[in-house]
Amino acid sequence: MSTPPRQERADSRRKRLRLIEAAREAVAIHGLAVTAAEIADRAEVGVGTLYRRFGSKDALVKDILLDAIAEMQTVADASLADPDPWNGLASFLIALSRAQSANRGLAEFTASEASVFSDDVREHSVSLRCAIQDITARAHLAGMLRDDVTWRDIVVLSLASVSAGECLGVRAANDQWQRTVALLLEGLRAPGAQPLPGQSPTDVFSGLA
Amino acid sequence: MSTPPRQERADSRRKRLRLIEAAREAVAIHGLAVTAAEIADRAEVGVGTLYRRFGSKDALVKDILLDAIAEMQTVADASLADPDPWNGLASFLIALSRAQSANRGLAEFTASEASVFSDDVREHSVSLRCAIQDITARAHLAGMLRDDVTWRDIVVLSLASVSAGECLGVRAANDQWQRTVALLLEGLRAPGAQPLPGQSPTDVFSGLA
DNA sequence: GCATGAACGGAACGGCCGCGTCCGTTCGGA
DNA sequence: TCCGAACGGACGCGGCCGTTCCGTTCATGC
Repeated sequence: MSTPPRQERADSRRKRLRLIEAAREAVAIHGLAVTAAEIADRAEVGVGTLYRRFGSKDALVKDILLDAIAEMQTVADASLADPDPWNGLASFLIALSRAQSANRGLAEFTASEASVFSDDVREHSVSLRCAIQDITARAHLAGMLRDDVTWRDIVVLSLASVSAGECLGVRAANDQWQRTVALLLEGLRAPGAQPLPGQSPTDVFSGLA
Repeated sequence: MSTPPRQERADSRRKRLRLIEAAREAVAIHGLAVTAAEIADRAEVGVGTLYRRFGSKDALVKDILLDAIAEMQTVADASLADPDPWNGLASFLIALSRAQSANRGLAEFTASEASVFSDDVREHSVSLRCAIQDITARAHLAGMLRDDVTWRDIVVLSLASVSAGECLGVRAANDQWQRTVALLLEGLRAPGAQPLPGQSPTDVFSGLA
């Protein structure tokens, strides 16, 4: 009586994996608003196959995004485990900037209001946010980070670095983000002769808040 | 025989000015891709009026953009006239970041490839570019700016600051760009214990190159 | 006032693009 | 060899945008 779970056909499995990989690339390049056709073409598959396997384009893209967030979580945890608080912060800022430079979808997630995402995305981002808060707090406690910089600043600065690379032709400016991050880190570490202008807003929400 | 140039009707003139002002606001908020309807609504005018007066949406937007570029030229010239080379550079970077934060269209122009613009836009941008080169060169000569930073870096950093503000709700993060610029300036002035990673690309083009 | 035509507004048109479906075809597995 | 699961991509639909067109309004000059 138990319907034997009838295992996935071989070609079907291959195309499913190809679709996931294609979606990963497509989201990285075009952002969260990739078209279904772009993904299917890249996987050398008809759009029908995409919809049969994933229900909707958004479902597939969401899967990809969740993966990317989980990956950043791993990086954040590693930075938190760094014995040197400053190194932990710096390496995280660098890693986040690199990841967002390489993955436009991730950058868009970080830059968007949390409210536009579904519950499970928000869940993941909450725990990532906590890790970032911890990384920042630890650097503060160790006296290695200007007092007037908050964890939200760190997130914003990672986005700033990304835009640096994105605005120019991707090919030529692959490493522009590294230059921006390097300059920012010098500024972050300095004791801060001048306090930062403006107030670090506490009521601002981003994909990470 | 000379057709007397029949002066502009009063209401017509009023609506023309309203359209220009509305376009300025709309481009600042929505960027160079504003829709004709957005501009017309903002001016409380029918779209027909826009087309009768300006021929096409793009013509109007281009006018607005040229204005914005000319304004930056003025600022650049002023910075160049500052007796202190460092002050000149810093004030220009701040002003450019402020202008781009307040005007999305201007930021898009800076971030785009020059080739997508018409000849007269390119002409304006060439002379602005020269001024920026001068500002940077002067700071270099005075030994007040890290050697490994180029004028293109300056342009890119202004964009980085902008993204900082843009990614969060405009309202709440009005001054985020100021924080980013302040941190960057600290990094720029420092003698640079560590040389910047990557190479400053010389073959990169932006709206300003 | 009144006549005139310049100026107006916005509905309508055509083109484009993206999502998701549907059905004739292909092909893996038994 | 046969069956039905899986495929692909043309197609229908809806939404958006630039631009045009024409019936209406109204500023202007007499």
